[in-house]
Amino acid sequence: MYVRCAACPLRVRPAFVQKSDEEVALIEAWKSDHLRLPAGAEFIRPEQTDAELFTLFSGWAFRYKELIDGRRQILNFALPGDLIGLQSSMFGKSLYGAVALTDIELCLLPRRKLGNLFERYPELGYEVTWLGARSESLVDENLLSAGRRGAAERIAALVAGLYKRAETLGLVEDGALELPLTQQHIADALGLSLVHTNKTLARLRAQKLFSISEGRLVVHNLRGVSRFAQHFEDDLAPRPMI
Amino acid sequence: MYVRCAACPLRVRPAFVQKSDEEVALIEAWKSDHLRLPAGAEFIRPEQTDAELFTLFSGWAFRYKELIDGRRQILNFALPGDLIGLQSSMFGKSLYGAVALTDIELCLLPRRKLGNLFERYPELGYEVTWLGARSESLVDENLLSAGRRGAAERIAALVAGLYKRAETLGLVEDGALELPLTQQHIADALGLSLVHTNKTLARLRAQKLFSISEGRLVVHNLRGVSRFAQHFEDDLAPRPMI
DNA sequence: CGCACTATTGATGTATTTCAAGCCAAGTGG
DNA sequence: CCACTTGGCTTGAAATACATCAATAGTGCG
Repeated sequence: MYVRCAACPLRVRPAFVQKSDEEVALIEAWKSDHLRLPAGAEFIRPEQTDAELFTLFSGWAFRYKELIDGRRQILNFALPGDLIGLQSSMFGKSLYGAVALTDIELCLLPRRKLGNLFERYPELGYEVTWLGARSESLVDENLLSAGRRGAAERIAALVAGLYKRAETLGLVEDGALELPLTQQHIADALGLSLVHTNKTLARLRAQKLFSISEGRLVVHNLRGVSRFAQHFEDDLAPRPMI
Repeated sequence: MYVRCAACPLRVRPAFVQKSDEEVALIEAWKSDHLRLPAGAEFIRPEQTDAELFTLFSGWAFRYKELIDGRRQILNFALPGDLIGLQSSMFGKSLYGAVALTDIELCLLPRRKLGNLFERYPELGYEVTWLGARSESLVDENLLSAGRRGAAERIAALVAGLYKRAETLGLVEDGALELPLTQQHIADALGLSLVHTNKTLARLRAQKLFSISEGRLVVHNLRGVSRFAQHFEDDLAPRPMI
């Protein structure tokens, strides 16, 4: 069940910069494995010294940090095409963990080849940097939420952001998408308690801008959600995929 | 008053990877200007399409985002040696603003040469990526604070983080350093109100772990601060400087 | 059946915001 | 030199958003 980059069904989507056969071959040479992990699997652990670099091929995942007393903060969610583990690869020690939300497939990009890659294929190095910068932009936005938005606005901003990203990837059908998040995940991503998240979700559901239930997100009025959340950033696309 | 990289007093500090004359010459070729800006100057504006890439040479600065109704979130503080503007340079549009906290000096690294740089000097490209990853790690930590730490813990975590960074740079003398932040900046960085920040600072001052007053931060007990804040990350050093 | 996980709801407590006011030092224009 | 403003810091009181505690219910699963 190995997926060859030359036959990758993901990279041909319009969300991504289309690459020449030559470039794809370079990436394929870098890719050393194609992993399948079950939901819940932690593929980067905090403090891990040999964490690898991955491209999420299918499914959802998240990065998180936690305090020693157990409080957990989800830093950002990753969707197919996202690069995970760049910090960990470069620093030689991971400052965060990464966990699969669904069953996932990962393309393994051995970090020991990362330096070499920059040497040999600078264009790819540039794209790695681009993806790293994009990852930071997601965290920036989440920090704005946690720091300055109220609970309902935070949830709306999360919905708007995820919806826009899913749409770019073609995961939206009839204004709806699979959302493999429990309310606990939402709470952990937004810096809220589980109970307050639940109550705020109920209130938002009553407003009919969107609703989350049974693992699905239905957005009835994206404009309304965006306005309420003051979330106006479009997803960055087309973007490189490695 | 142009500062040549070959004579750069900053890069020779132990915080930074020491470079060969050849490498320094490459950076010097990239650097196109040396700017001096007064405190308060905004050198990257949100939405700006032609923002440049900078290395902060002297002084302090910060990146921020804001909501249209005026609520502002400081994303991270930048100290000498930090790279600012990588996202903006790569995306062709800035998703944040950057402002000088003190009078500052900036090394201007023209972004139009960035792609070329990766081609010609992959080692430098790698270091740019490294610095981008480090920048994300700072935001990650701030998100953990805003999402999961209480007000006093947030302030302590900010103090611990800034102190450790300043120490790495040799800015600490007798446990104290110049801290050019108003309480409003601290509030904006931590997602707190000004009033609550002020009261929490007073309470922390009474605990004598550290104190902030008259533009100086004095840390009496770094261990105690770190333990209270549950902040255990050391500053990443030595690190590249470009 | 019992267990684990998720969603839900009410009651209560607390952290934080907002409002309002005053103080001090530094700068500015008369 | 004074009146006046401005920015930063401080404090008390009231309001509110959010957290915590506690209990229930549905679902899938061994």
